[in-house]
Amino acid sequence: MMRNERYNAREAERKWQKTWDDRELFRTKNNDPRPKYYVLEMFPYPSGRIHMGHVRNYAMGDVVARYKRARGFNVLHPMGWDAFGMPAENAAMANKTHPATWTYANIATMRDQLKSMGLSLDWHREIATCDPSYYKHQQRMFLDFLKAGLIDRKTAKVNWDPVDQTVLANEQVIDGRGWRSGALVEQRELTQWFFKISDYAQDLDDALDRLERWPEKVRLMQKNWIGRSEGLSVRFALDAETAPKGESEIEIYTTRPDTLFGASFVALAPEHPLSKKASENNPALQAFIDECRKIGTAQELIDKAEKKGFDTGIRVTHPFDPNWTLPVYVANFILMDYGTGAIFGCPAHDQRDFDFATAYHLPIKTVVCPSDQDPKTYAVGDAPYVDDGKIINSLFLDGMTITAAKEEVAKRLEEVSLNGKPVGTRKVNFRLRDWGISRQRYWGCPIPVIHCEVCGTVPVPIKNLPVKLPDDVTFDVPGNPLDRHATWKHVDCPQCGKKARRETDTMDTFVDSSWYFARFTDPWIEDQPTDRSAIDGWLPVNQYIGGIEHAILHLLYSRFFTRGMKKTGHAGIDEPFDGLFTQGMVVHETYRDAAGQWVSPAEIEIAMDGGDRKAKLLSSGAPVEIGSIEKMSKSKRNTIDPDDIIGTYGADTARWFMLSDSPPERDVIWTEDGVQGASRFVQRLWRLVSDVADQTPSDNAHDAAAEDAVLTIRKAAHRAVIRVEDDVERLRFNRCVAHAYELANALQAELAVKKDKNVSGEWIAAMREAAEFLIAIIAPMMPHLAEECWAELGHQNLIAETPWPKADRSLMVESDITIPVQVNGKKRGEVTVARDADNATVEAAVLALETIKTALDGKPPRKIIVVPQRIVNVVV
RNA sequence: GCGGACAUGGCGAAACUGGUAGACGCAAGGGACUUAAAAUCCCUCGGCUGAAAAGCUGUGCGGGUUCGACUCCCGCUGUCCGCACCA
Repeated sequence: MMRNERYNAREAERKWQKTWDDRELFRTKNNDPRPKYYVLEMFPYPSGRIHMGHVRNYAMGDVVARYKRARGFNVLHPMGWDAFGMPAENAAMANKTHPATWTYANIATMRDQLKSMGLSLDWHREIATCDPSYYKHQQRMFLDFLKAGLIDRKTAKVNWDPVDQTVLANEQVIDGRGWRSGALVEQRELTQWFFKISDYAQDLDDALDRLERWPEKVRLMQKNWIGRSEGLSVRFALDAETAPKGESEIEIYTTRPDTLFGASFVALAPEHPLSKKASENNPALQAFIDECRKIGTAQELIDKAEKKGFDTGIRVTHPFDPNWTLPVYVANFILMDYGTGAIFGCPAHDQRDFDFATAYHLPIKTVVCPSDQDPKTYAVGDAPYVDDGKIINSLFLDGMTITAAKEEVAKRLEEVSLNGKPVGTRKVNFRLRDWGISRQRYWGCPIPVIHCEVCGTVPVPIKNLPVKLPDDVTFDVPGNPLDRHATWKHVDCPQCGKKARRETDTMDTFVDSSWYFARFTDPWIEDQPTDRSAIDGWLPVNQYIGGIEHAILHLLYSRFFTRGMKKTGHAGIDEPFDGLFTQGMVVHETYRDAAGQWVSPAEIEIAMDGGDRKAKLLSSGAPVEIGSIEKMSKSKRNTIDPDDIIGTYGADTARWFMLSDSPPERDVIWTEDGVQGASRFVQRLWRLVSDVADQTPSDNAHDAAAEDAVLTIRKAAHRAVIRVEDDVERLRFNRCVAHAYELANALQAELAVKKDKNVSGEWIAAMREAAEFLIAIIAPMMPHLAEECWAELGHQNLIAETPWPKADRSLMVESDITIPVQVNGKKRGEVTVARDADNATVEAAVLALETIKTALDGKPPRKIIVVPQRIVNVVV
């Protein structure tokens, strides 16, 4: 009997979700004896509704979770909400709601949406970072970090976002603009709380090499960000006649000590103490420094500013020649917070120094000679030479390589002393700065300290945690509502009892996401942030999946925070994520109407017009221009609402399409055709399984042809399972999809051959086994359809609780194999030989081929290369 | 400027550590079924020659290594990404 009923995704998905729920199938126990597997996708910000990027991210994670569960692992697959942050305050301002109301309403909506995807999540472990039961522990860890010396409070030049009216970390400034607001970032001096991530710069750098299951790209990005450089700090003696009172030296930092004989000036940052001192009796210099500071308000302007300097009049002595003096400039391109805030300039071999020397007519002395030039005559022309070569014009360094010269200079300067200390000291510098976490916002985790006029900065006693956010706040004016709250910040000092003031800054929301993966391992424990036995059992996360946009910020902070947790006893490891995968974006075509306005895909219709795709408005029929393919965004109106897709086609179709076609690390193009293709496969698979279920055997069907068919079916099924195993492990979901199609095609073809014919019991058994394998293969990707098909085959249990099929690898071993035969590297034929045939036998078989005989034309072959079981190449 | 990645049919792509290029899907074209449409099923589908068998050619471009190169090496072009006065 053939069935014509369609698979009803809406009904089936609801039914199976309820079944999984009722049986608490995805509730994970910490004391389960099976080996653990922790798979985590980056938790969402509760912005309002889920988008296709979420669907892709969580579909991938769910494939891994369901697959690992089937392979016998105790899988932890939790979900939570990165719930603090600016958008909640913006919404509060716009809609006169409270950030908490807005946030929790969004969470409720998005939780329902995620549930409709049929994800195998342990919802019992759900956390929201804005909940006092979460941020209480974060405050506790802040205090522990403070005690352990991992936190600093210092005045620093900070990145100020004038729109969001808050401080940004360096990592949050992109092209001189705020990462969220897009406003031009200004520089301001503020007293801030800092996590001392730079203390771990070396360790964070070293450990990257051991993160073998991280994408190379991410490791490289972090390496560049940490920016380790090896160099020499050199102390120059000031010429006594020109030095400001009380000053006798300048310490500079260089990575090119080998070019010391090419020095022509020393330059200081405008904020350098010596610059300030020199300007005291020098109004012109003072004016120059002021000008630098003015330009320094916007990062973008700094980047474009011309190189400018001002001669301080101070002179320094060259460390290798007491008779050689160099001028000291204040220059706008020297950064106070890198190295020592002072450099020596070697114009011949550095672009910036070259520009500077050209502008101020300073000497340009060549000291490095390229290997293809004559050292006696070589001199740089209108551009500096920055590549490798041999040292020239440098006395005792002449003829040395750059590396050798660096070493020689360091060695010599270490032995000379100035003011009782060595002139030269080897020094490693990092680009990485400390992580400023103070934010002048309401909707964040309060920093649990109290400022007392008598006692200074006093930690809030742990028993008083959490420091809860007050509910009664207003957002009618810019700035921090906590700061202007009538009562909240006024407290008594926990130490002396006198009137004191709460810290009104809250923590950067990246702190919240720096340890949520740890809290998931035991989100119930109340007196500690983590339960050590739980965290030690579960961490590190085996597979972490998320967007490349977090390659630096979130991932670097989490790596630091985990080290901090280790130091304070809250964790036992350094690296939180063993395997990392960064998935690509979901992109879609864009459309514009005649007026150039963006039009959403839902408003148009696409038809073929003589081989060209033409779009027009559904409402008026007016033509619409089909534009480039872009990341889905509200501004370009090229988004597709997951709810619409799930409502129309079902979650399985959406998941299947997200996993098919494009490799997961690449962008996937969302197309209506593609979704329909996925939907067709859902229906096809359902028909296929139903047809297999309906087969009935007849007694007299056993024959040799049937035996062949049984073997063919079994091979196809077992091969598919083996391949999917391999590809899921490597997260190559697009290939998993292809294997499923291939097996489905094979089964369908076999059914067509046997249509209206008698079939044997053996044949039916093979077909059922193959169908079951096929269901198992698709189950991690399309879990609802898989359950429905599983039940259709008469199973009483769930596929979600059925172990992964055991593939028989011996089925793949053939006694005879067919291998290609090449002539001069071009395929010319095939030969079938015994699997274990020796090379001589294979050669004989190849030479017997007609095509080879023709190619040889009676002459003996020059050479025959036999790669056993692979290929034969005849060289003529 | 520095660093990195990528480049394969009309499209998304596959090809394990060098060994039959284009699996699988989408689109397109043709056909079957139908009063018709949808759905479904069958066939074709890199280019050129050919009725076919088959042959030649083909993985951005130019070289090289090799019996054999999408894969390795050198040079170029293009696209994308990260960092950007870091001494």
